[in-house]
Amino acid sequence: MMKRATISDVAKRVGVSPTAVSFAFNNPSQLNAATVEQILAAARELGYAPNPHARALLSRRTGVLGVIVPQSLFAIYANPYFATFLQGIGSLCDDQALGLLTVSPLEGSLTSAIARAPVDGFIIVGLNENHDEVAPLRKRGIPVVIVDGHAHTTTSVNVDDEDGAYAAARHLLSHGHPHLTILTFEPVPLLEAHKASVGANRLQGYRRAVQEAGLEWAAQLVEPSISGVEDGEHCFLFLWEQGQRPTAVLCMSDAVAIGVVRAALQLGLRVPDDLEVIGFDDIPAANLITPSLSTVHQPIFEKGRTAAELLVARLEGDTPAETVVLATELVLRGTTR
Amino acid sequence: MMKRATISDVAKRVGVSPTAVSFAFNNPSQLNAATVEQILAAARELGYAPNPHARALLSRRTGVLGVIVPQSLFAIYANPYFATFLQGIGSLCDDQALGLLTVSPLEGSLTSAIARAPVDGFIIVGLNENHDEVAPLRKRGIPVVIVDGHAHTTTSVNVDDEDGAYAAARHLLSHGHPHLTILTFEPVPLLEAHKASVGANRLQGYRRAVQEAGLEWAAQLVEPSISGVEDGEHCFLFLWEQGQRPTAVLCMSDAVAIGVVRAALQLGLRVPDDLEVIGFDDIPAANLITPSLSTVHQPIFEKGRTAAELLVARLEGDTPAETVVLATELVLRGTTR
DNA sequence: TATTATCCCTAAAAGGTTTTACTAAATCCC
DNA sequence: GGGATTTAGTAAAACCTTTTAGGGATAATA
Repeated sequence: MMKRATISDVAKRVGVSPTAVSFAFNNPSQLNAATVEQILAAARELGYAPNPHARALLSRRTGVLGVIVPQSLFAIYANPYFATFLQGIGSLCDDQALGLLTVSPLEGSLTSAIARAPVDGFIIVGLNENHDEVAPLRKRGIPVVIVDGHAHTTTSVNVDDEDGAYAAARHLLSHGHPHLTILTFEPVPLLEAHKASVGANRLQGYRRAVQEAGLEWAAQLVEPSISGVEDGEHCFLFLWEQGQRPTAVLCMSDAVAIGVVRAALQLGLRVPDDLEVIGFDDIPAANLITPSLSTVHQPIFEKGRTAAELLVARLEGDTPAETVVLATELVLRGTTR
Repeated sequence: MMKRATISDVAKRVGVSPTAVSFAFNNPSQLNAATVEQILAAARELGYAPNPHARALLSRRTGVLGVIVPQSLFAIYANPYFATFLQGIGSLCDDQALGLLTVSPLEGSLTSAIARAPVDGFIIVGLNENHDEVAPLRKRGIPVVIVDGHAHTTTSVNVDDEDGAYAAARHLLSHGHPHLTILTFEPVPLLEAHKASVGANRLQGYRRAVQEAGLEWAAQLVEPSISGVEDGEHCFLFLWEQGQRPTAVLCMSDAVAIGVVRAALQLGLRVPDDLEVIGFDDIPAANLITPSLSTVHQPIFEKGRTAAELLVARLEGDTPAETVVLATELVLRGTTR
């Protein structure tokens, strides 16, 4: 394998100093136009381009934004939520000519994933600022924006999860259901332990609506699901087998909700007449299925775009930490009456 | 902004040489266990982690795979085809603990995007090996795998587009349609100019089937669309307004096909009784809409995974160039009789 | 006791660029 | 024609790490 040409190779070829070559690329006005042309020609001929690592070492800039989600890349790219989120980040990267690096913390620790990534700053999704592995980041000078997680010394972008959940639950309760079935990300005690997580906030919203309606927030109202269409499907079928006959289901994600609808149709239920379902997120597929899914809309694209904007701002100047909370909105479609 | 701690800071703190600190991180067996512990403690305290740029400069390894598609990041992440493709690449990155960098060549040239990206190798989608901007890459030592493009000195991964298109056209023709309407990516002459592009190959497949059936390959059989659901929808509505009454439509992408189906239903046509439609790619949404979309399945995930595997192989050893062609398969669902 | 091996650690080079400070020559101005 | 300015280019430091070769103890062996 031929060794890659360096700046000195080009310099030698033309008979100038490496400095001149550097100037030809970055600051041509410092040089005679003819010399610049000569240097560029030689560079082309040798297939030379400045080594990005050397450049980054010096300039502390790579032109890359890092995104960290505590999931495998496989899972991230399979998830329509992240597709839209990354689209938001991507749109800003387009504007600013930045690259977008996704790195998974799973193989090996988060810390090592972060340490190795050649990026200018990180967008961290779903972890709180004080997370054991996030905190060290800030000790080094790396700018961080937290998304879907709690922070008060760092910039964060969140969505009003509690409010959205509250609206959804309230709406279903107004239809007079004797009780609600709530499908969560994880078992409720675990969820409540993760203080201020997305799941905990949504649960809190549901709860508030239930209690306001004068109903009892009993444990049996809630069933843990996980995520993914299949999980939702299996979960509902399981409940049915157990003899439960839900009339209203709240899901913490659209994927799960879509699974529930699918299972219900499979069982011969009419949606929304026999069963009402409300999801969360409003992913594109929510509007593609029949009946179309009622859900809590959150501005996923804007969330990504905003996070990227704030990160870039931090990169450029030393902007103060900001706390952004975007609104959610209940969108009623075909799975509610 | 506090300056980031360097290896010397840690060394000074503990009273050892920088070498010792490096060993503590990369080769602890060279050091007394107690010393290692001391160094690691000091590093933690100072928030030190090795500078990835310096490390990359020396080791020529960043642990990042680059993906280049001649589209904006916005467009890439909006495209379900790429979602699945990136999932394939991502699954390998998970296994190998690599990062995945998407970089858009649009703002500024492809060349500069490539030059700046801190990656170990590139997967380049939709460009031929001899493309003006791809060729220089190979002059420098950077490993490249071409996907959906022609190559003979570099490793490439393709799909049998012509064969898939042929099968789709043949199937529709067997139903006795007087003629087919073909929606292409771009105007046909342009498409044919791009020798050996995905579009050209698919067109050639359609053409072969038409000619084999003894029909005339007339220009009016073909209508340029672009991509995206809306494009397909508008295109079909436009044809209808023009007085055309297609009975069978072949689309070069599922998105366009979904748009066509949507437009047809809107016009009161029965699908597949009044109109048959076959798409291309078999994206997940193809199976979500009603009626479900008949399409040419291509192994998108495997294509990504395979490209990544081959790239990693090139990175490790100097493996010879390979040419992989994956099979396509006609999948008949609800939009064909 | 002399030699060899082992252990723990260090000095220095290498990796490829950008940037600052500076020089030498040419041009300008009155 | 002498000082000031501009032009065109260079030398050397800085960026931060890893790796190679080796040094000085101490322990093991003959």
